[in-house]
Amino acid sequence: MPGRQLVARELAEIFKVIAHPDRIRMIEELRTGEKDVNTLAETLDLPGARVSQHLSLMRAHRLVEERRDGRHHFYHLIQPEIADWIVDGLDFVEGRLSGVSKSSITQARRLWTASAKAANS
Amino acid sequence: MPGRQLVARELAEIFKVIAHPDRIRMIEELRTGEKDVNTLAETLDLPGARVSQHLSLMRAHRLVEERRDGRHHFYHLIQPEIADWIVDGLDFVEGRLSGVSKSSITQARRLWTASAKAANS
DNA sequence: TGCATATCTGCAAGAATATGCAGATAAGCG
DNA sequence: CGCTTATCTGCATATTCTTGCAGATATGCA
Repeated sequence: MPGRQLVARELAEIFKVIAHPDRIRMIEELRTGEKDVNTLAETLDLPGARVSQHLSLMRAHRLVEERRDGRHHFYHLIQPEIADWIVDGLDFVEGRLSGVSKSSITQARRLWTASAKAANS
Repeated sequence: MPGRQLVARELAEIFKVIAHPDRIRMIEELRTGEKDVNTLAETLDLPGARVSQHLSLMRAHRLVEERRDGRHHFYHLIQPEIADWIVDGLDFVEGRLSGVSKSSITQARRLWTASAKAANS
């Protein structure tokens, strides 16, 4: 049984890394390909330093990888499928007590799943 | 875009609830059906009070539900599919830096996925 | 070289979690 | 009722995260 304990610990690690709204949005931003730090910061409306910190955490856990080009650092998901897996987790958000309507979940699922159109909502 | 922010926050909540080795093991224990607090505590080798705390958190987030029968409190997963989804996350554990071998992951996946045989490892 | 842009790192303060333990409830039994 | 078993709740402490901000670095360009 220690095997399962170890694996559970590793799984928990991954969950912890993902368990932050900013990081989830970042991963979904990266689902369609690499982006540089500044673009992420602007798109998500977050201070650059914060984005950098999140990226460094995700890098440490090998969720993302960096590619440098001049003064730009481009990041991409090592396993892009993780973005889909996270969205699958929405199945367990619906029906919870809090204030998120079913429709906005469906919408978010579409927006994230569809290979990124323009529209904002 | 605020829609996506809200949804990301909710998703992060769920991830946070799951992001604990004990709770992951509890969820996997419950995949095959309800169990009472004491059984969980013994199976997972955890103090009863701790198990109770975890359950209370998961109850608050509507991951589990309680059924009382005399002095026993039986808990079950509201959406049992969550157990599978969590195991799917193992795809993103492999290839990380830490000390968990590929084989123990495969094994854990089998042990959790297979509708619970006897064997411990 | 000097300056602006892009990104990272370090640190301090505050917030949120985890954990162990003691004591409260509640049901079952003699 | 008094005792035991099963489970929960409250509290204090330790640990871990989050966040903002102030410098470092590094690259590109004049």
